[in-house]
Amino acid sequence: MNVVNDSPRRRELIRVAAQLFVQEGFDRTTVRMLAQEMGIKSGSLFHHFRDKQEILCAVIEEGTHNALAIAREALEQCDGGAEARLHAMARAHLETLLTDRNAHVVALYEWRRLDEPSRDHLGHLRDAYEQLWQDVIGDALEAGLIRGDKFLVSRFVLGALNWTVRWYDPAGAYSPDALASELIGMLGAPTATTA
Amino acid sequence: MNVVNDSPRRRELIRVAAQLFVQEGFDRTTVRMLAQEMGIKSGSLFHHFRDKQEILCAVIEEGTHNALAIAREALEQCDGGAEARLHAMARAHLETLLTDRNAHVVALYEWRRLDEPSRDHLGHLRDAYEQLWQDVIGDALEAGLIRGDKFLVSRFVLGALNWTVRWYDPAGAYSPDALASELIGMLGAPTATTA
DNA sequence: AGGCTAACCAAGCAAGCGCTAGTGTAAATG
DNA sequence: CATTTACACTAGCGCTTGCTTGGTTAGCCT
Repeated sequence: MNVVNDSPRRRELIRVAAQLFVQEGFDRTTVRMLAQEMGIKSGSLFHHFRDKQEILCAVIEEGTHNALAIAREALEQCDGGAEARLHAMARAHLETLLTDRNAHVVALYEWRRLDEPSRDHLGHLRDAYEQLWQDVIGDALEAGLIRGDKFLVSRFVLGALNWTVRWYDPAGAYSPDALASELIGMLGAPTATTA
Repeated sequence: MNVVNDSPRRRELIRVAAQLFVQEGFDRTTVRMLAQEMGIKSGSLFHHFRDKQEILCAVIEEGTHNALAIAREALEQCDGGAEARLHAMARAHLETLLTDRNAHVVALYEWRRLDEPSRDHLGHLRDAYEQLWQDVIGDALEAGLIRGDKFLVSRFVLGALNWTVRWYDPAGAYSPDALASELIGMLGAPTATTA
């Protein structure tokens, strides 16, 4: 019953769990299914995780943590232009959908299955991410690039982007970069050019 | 075991089920919970529905059916202007979120729990609804009201609207009408006035 | 060699699950 | 009056669930 909080093995198990949660949904994924896919027996699972809940929490935490890191990095590697920053954020968002797709799908669809403490903890991570968006969109509004209420626009844009997990095919016609441009072009920006 | 397909009683049970599915999620909602909330015993439930799956299907069907009806009505009561039609659709969408909120949340979050036949059947209903959107957005593009690829814009807009179930408070500052105007105003429409 | 620990396994418990079988009853129908 | 229909009940079957228990292995450190 000795639970380790960080190990390569654990990270691997989280990856497997994320995929299974996407395929079957959290509730329908049994600990026996998880164990089998991990190549161990169901009892051994509880050496790595306190309970099933903790696996869900770990999956979402990794995804959100990565999204936040990528977004921050994208903003730092960006010149000061409001439009470039907007584009960088949208592109970063679509790129994490590529690298951490499973985790993000789980975060979107299984959030309600988290218990109170986990939801609280992960909520702060998510808030930090959404704050980045609000800042960037606030700048874009001041620059006259787009128009509308800051909070409403943020929510509309995040909605449009989060919805992409339903239909976006990375192997399709649009790269994350191109899709980000399309989105910004739609937003009534006077000049929509890729950075 | 005689299942009736339409009755006032059944309609009421579906309403109760929708609320419970939103609160707890489909998998976590047991037939015993459903029965208790409906004021009957769990065995009696299967007089009205063949199995638990059928309840989920009925909830989503009613919601989607209503959304489609309201959207069609909104378009018919609308003069021919592309912008007016766009506004009418957005407003209709937000209004069904008010009247059938539970059903729509279930449709968005529990879709994957449907079995193949149900998913196929309801898929057609949903496609019909999305087709309405694509037509209206296609017209708006031709009228020069917005710009971009027809399918991409449709998906972005539907994403932004569907995301509203996460944050939209009907008792808040924005009426469906006002929120629809805000969305269209964001889309770079040259003149955004309410119909 | 001896001890420690991370990783695993076999076996199974208590609880809860969807669903069924069979029955009761009051109103509608012939 | 006899029958059917609609709706509800009681009781419980057969199965699965998350998780626990008690013990085994392999590798590492001293």
